[in-house]
Amino acid sequence: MTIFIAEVIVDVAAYPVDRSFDYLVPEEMVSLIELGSRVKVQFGPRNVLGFVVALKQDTEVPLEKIKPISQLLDIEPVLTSEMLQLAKWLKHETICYEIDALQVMLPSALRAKYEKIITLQTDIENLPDALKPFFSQSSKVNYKEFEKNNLLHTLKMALKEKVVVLENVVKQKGQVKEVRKVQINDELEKLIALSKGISNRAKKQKVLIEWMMQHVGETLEPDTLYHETNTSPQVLQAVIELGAAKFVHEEVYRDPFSKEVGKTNFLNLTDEQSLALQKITSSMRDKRTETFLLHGITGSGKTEVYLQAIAKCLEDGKEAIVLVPEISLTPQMTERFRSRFGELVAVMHSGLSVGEKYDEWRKVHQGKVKVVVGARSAIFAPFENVGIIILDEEHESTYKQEDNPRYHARDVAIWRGKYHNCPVVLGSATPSLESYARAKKNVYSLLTLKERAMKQALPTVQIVDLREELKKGNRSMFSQELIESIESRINKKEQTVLFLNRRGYSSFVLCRDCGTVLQCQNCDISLTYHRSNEKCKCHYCGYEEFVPKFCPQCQSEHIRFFGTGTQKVEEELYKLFPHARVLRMDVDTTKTKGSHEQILEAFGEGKADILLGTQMIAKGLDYPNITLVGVLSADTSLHLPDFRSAEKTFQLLTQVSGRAGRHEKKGEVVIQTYTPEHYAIELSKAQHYEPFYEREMLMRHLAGYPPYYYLALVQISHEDVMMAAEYAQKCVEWLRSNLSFNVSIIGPTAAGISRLQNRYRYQCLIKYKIEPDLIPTLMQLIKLYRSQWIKNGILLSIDLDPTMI
DNA sequence: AGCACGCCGACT
DNA sequence: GTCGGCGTGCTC
Repeated sequence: MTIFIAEVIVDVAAYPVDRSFDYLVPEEMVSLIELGSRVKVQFGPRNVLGFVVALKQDTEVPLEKIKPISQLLDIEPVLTSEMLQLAKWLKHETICYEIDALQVMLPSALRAKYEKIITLQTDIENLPDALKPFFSQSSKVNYKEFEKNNLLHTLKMALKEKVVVLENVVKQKGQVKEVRKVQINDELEKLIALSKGISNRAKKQKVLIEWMMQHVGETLEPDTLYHETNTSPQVLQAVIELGAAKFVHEEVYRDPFSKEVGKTNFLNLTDEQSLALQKITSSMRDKRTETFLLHGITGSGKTEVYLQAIAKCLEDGKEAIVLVPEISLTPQMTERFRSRFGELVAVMHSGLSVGEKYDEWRKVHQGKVKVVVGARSAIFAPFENVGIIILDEEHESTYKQEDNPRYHARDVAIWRGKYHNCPVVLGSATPSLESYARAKKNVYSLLTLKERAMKQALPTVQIVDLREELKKGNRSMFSQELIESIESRINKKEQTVLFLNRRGYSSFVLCRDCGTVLQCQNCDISLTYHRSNEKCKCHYCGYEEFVPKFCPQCQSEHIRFFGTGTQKVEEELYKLFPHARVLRMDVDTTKTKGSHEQILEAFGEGKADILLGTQMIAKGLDYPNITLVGVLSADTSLHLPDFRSAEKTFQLLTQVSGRAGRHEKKGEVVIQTYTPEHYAIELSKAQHYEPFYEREMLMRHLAGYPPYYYLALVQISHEDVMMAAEYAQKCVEWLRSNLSFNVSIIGPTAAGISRLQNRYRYQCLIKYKIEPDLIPTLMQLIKLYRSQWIKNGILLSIDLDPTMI
C-alpha cells in the first residue's frame, strides 16, 4: 500500500525547527492536498499552522513518529511552486527562517491566530468556586479570561486535576466578506402554483411572488426587492418559507476605491519614449530575461512608457507587476493605472485594512486581475504568467525591508524576472549608484529619456547661501530671495510648495538654565515636541509624556521648545504672509486614514497658496499651478553618518525640484543651504546626474563603499552596555578568525542610535568584494548566536546589503 | 519558540 | 516529604 507524506514547514520561527517535518497525508486529503497548501498539524504538544513544501511517498522518519495532518485549510493552495523556490532563495540570501520567508509572501489575513481554549471536562459542580462563573454559559472559555482575572493559579490546579483541559486552537485572521442575497426559484411553474395558493389576505406576498415571476432564477440584493415591490423583510421571509426563493451568501471584495474613474487613452510618445518602449516590448516578445534601467529626468514621462509596455504585456495574455514607493502610492498615481486598465488592476499598500489587502490579494490569486500596483510586498503577487515587472523610483530605500526577512524588492524582482523569462524595468530620474554602475557595465540595459515629455523647460534653480543671509543679519529661516519669490506667487495666484527636510530638524524641548534636552527614557534620542496635544514623543519607540513644568535636572521653570518643525515654519509663514492660506502636511496632520489624499486634493483644487511638508510631498505631486518650490534647508540630510547621504540629498533635491512647472507655466526652485559648494547640491541645480554619478563614484571608491564593495552589517544589542560591548567584540573577533583577508571588518562601534527601547546597540560592518564563504560563515555565526548567545539576552541581526548605517 | 522532563533547595 | 526553580532536549 502506498503512503502519502507531506513535508511541512511549521509556523515556529526558531533555529532548531527551521526545516521541514514529515507528516502523513490522511486518505481523504490525498486528492486535495497540493504543494503550497496551508495545513494544521500537531507539532509536539501544540497545534500549529504549516505549509506543504513537498509531497512524496516514502520517508526516512520511523513511521511510529509520524503524525497525520489534522486539517487542510485551503482547497486551492495559497503558494505556487515558484513561491516555494523563492522562499528557499530568500532564506539563503537574507539569512532568515524559511517560515518568515513564506509568511512575507502572503497577506497577513492568511496568518494563523493562536488561541488557548479551556474546555470543561466534568460537571460544573466539581470545579473550584472561583472558576464556576466562567463556565455558566459555555463549556469552552478563552484562556485570556483567566489571565485577566488573575486566576492562572487556580486554573493550573484544575488542569492538574483534569477537570478542565487546555487546547491550542489555530484560527485564521482574515475573513472572506460575504453578502446575503435573494435567489429567486428558477421554476416558473412552482411560482405560479404558489401565487395561486396564497390567501387573499396576504396581498403583499402575492405582489412579491408575481414580481418574482418576472425575474425567475435571478439573484439580487434584498433592498432592491423591497424597493421594487414596496414590500418588507417580513413579507420576504414569509415568501421564502413558502419556497419561492432562498437566501444565498455571495463572496464580495471590499472596495478600497472610493470613486469611479473615467477611461483614458494612450498619449503620444516622444521619440525617446518610443525607442525605450520598443526595446522593452521586443525583450518581452523574445522572452528575454533582461533588466532595464530607465533613466528619465523628472517629467520625462516614464509612467506612460510603463503603461504602454503593460498594455502590450496584457495583449500577450500575461500579467504585470508595478512597484512604486509607498509614499507615492497616492490616488493620483493609482488612478492613472485604473483609468487605463479599469477593473484589471489591484492595488496593494499599507493604507488598506487587513481585509482589504486580503481581497486585493485574492483578486490576483483567483486571476480576476492582470495588473498589480503596489508597494514593496506587491513583488510577491501570486501571478503565474508574469510578462513584465516594473520598479518605479528604483533608488528608493523603501524597497528594502528593514525587518526579517531583510529583502530588497529589486533583487526579488530580478529573481522573478528570471523565473518567468520576462523583462524587469527599473525606472528613476536619479538611479541608485549600484544600478547605474550595473547599467554602465552592461549588466542592465540603459534606456535614457533626456527630454521632458511635453517639452517644458526644466525649472530655474536658485541656490541661496544661508551664511550670507546670516551676515546680512537675517536670522529667520526664510532668505530674502525665498520671501520675495513666495510673495510674487501669492500675487500671481500661483502655488508654492515648501519642503522641510525633517531629519535632525524636529523640535526638541530644552531647559534654558542648564541646557538639558528632554530625552526618551528607553532610547538615546531626544523627544520631539508635539503641539497638538502638548506632549513630547519619542519617534522611535512611541514613548510620550506631558511637557514637564520644571526641568527634571535643575528644577528650573525656564523650559522652552526649540528647533524648527513644520509647525514652527507654519507659524512664521503666517507672520510673514498673514493672508496666505497654508496647508501643512506632516505626521501630525496625516494621522487619520485618507487625510493624506484630502490635503493633496485640497491643494490641487487651489484651496491653499502654500503647501508645507516633509519627505512625503516630494513625490507624485503634479499640479499645473505649482510654479515655486522652496527647500528650506538642503543640507540637513547631507551630514548624516551614512555613506549614502550625498546620494540621498541629490535625489531628494532633484525630486523636489521636479515638482515645479510640470505644465505650461514655468517653474522656479529656491534651495537654501549652508554649504552651497557641496557637489550634491551644486549638481542638483541643473539635474546633472552624470557628473554627480562620476563624482560620487570616486568618493565611494576612495572610501571602499558600494558599488565597489559589498556590505554586511551585524548588529548586537543587550540591556546592559557592558554585555553588548563584550559580545560585539566577541563577534568581531569571531568574524576576523573565520573570514579571509579579502574582507575588512570595521568595528565594533556604537550604532547610530546607541540605545533603543532600553537596549544598547553595537554594530560591525563587513566590507568585501569577493567572499564566496560569507553567507555560510554568517550562517555559522547565527548558529552560534542562536544556540548560545541568545541565552544571555543578546540579540543579533545581520543585514546583507544594508541601506542605512 | 514552547513545552515536558528532570534534578536540587526551602517550605507546609 | 512536596512544591517549584530553571537547565536540557525534542518537536515528524
